[in-house]
Amino acid sequence: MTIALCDANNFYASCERVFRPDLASKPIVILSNNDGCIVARSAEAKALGIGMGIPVFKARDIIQQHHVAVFSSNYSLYGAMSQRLMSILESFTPYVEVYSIDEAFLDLTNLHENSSSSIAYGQQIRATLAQYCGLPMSIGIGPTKTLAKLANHYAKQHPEYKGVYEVQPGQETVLLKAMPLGDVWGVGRKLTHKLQTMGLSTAYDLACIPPKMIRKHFNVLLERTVRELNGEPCIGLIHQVANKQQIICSRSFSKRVFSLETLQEAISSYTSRAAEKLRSQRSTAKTIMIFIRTSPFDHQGQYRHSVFIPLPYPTMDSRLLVQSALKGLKTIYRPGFAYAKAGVMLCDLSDTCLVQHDLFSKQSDSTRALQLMNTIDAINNQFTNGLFLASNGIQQAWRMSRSQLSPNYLNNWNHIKHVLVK
DNA sequence: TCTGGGGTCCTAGGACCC
DNA sequence: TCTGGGGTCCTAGGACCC
Repeated sequence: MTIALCDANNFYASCERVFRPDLASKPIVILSNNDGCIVARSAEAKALGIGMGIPVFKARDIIQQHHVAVFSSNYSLYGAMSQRLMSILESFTPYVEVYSIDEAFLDLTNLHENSSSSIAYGQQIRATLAQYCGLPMSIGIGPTKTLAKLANHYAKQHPEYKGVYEVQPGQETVLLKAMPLGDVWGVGRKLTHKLQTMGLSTAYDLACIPPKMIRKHFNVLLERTVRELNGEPCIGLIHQVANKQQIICSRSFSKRVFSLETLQEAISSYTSRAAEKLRSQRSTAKTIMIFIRTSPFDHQGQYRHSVFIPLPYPTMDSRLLVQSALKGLKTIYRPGFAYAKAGVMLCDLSDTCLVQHDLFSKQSDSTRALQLMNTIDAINNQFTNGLFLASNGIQQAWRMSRSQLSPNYLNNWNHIKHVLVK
């Protein structure tokens, strides 16, 4: 097998830069929702020592001193850029697994035969993406997904490979010895620590442990990782995008929330949003979970609670979902706390066509509900916030803030509006 | 002053069955 | 009074990923 992992460099920062050529080679950071933490940095920002995931106020001085460009995260822009990126990758091979917003695995087995080598093919992919998307990419190639991932890391660390690095089968040792444990896909913080206490430090050390021993002392996941590091494919490419098994919508508030009424607005909005996602994959939910919590950083009283609410029957109807969610909220709400965050999770999802109807419910009710919901979704696809339930509230003072938001250059109407206003 | 959001998979342990 | 062996299903929690 020949697997390539294509990964955009500093994806969010690169997306912003595509539309702001004046920021070429300038430091850029992207903030999380609510402008809280730094979630992406351009190479220049990394070089200034700005850490990943730190709260933005801790980097305030560096940002001001070095005139770092700061953006709120603009997910509709990044999503649109991601779609373009993926469709270009799909023009190279039908065997693409979209792994995240900026990453995809490509199965190049047999495909690069026309090209002189995998590396040349990778360079071709890279040049095409740069030309049509303006995005810098790194590509790692290897006999397994785990090795392709590691090769990608290596390509990023070593500019001399010009963005494409391949591990030849049987030649893994050089790469493995150069990579620390924690850089291995599937080895997170906890595992790294545990393995280090056993005296391991590089990917090579891990690869040398017999898989059966790993299975005995850890689990099947790490066993697969070890086998993959040794060139034995254990994790296949996933071609078809499966429906989600759970759908979450949760947000921190822009300021602390105290009243039940405000929490009701938030829960109602989040449930509506989750229900939209549910319908877009044509599923129904049988259970809804809601949670509310204070901030762990506050010194006042702490409170966090959640509740699962079984629904009378599987549904995609926002009205029923919101009704149930609000009922659940009343059971867990306690006055006197400064709430920082709330969220909703839809669980026990199944396909709409497989729904087992209640013996006493009328089929026509659910058909009418589906039609109503589809109509609302169609309108909202054209007009953001076109139609919504009154329980979502109008002012929504609690809604997250995104003060440094760039325009959505790829959404025509919003962009035109932006230009007109200017 | 200010600290993100959305997912998947596996395992252990309990309840229950024959 | 004593009580075996094998299995499934569900859930909570932990670890990982981006």
